[in-house]
Amino acid sequence: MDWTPWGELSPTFRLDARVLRELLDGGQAFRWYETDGVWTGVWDSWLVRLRLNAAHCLEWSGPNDVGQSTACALKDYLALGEDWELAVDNMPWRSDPVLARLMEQWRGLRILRQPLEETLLTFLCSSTKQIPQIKQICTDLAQVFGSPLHEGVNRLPNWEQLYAATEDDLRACRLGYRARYIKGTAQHLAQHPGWLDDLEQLPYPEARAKLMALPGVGGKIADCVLLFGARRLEAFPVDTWILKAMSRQYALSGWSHEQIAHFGRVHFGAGAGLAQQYIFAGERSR
DNA sequence: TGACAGGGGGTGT
DNA sequence: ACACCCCCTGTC
Repeated sequence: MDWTPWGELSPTFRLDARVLRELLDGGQAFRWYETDGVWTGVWDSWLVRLRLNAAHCLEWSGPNDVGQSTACALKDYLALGEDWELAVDNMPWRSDPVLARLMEQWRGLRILRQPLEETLLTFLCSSTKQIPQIKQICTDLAQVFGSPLHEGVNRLPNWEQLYAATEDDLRACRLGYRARYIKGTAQHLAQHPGWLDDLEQLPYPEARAKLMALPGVGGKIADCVLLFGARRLEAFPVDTWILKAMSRQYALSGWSHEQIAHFGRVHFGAGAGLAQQYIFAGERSR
């Protein structure tokens, strides 16, 4: 594989290695792997390498044959154009010392802008799975059903390709009972072309309910898809980590997932999903 | 070393 | 509340 020379991505986006790991491999995306400080990742039709330089800025390198276009795609993926300082400042850190401390500890953490259909797929694979297992499933799915990208690297299959797969072939990718959900969702999407198109325009409750109509998508996965795949920062996914963290830090023991999700959206407001990412990072590193 | 519980970042009934 | 399916882990 021929790679472009390393180039600096943005002089203003600084973060340390610990935050970079959390950003790329902390449960938002599942196709990033690190070797000797170099992260290699795939999303959509993009393949890229990332590393941190001495000034804590990101450097990138992509396949030579697509030239500089990788940098544009990467800036969008990492949401460099978004005003994160404003989003972060709008969170209620002034009255919430728990949040204020986490924001200090995970400076630079943000929400990736991932393709919607891919995000739906990866989070459909995620239930009762840990990150390494989800990554393995994604690798399998790409290898078996996805289209080739660059020498031995495939992109994730689209829903048409998944629809063409048999449930048994899906099961062979370690999906277990999730294979049925993926097959069902693929069927639904095949029967309703453009079904996901209005998702980003829909008010949050409607968008969430719409996703939950898909087999295998409950409240948590719907929120992950909206937050990571549809740029809906008000979505507040509640998994067992968030449940544990919120119960302890906000004295909400005994509250249900849905109750905590509602609390999160009310307490943290428009940037609830971003707050969730900080709480998640903090809980995971305990 | 091999077998065998136990359990997991969730959803559906 | 419990099954669902697979994989990983810890234990004997």
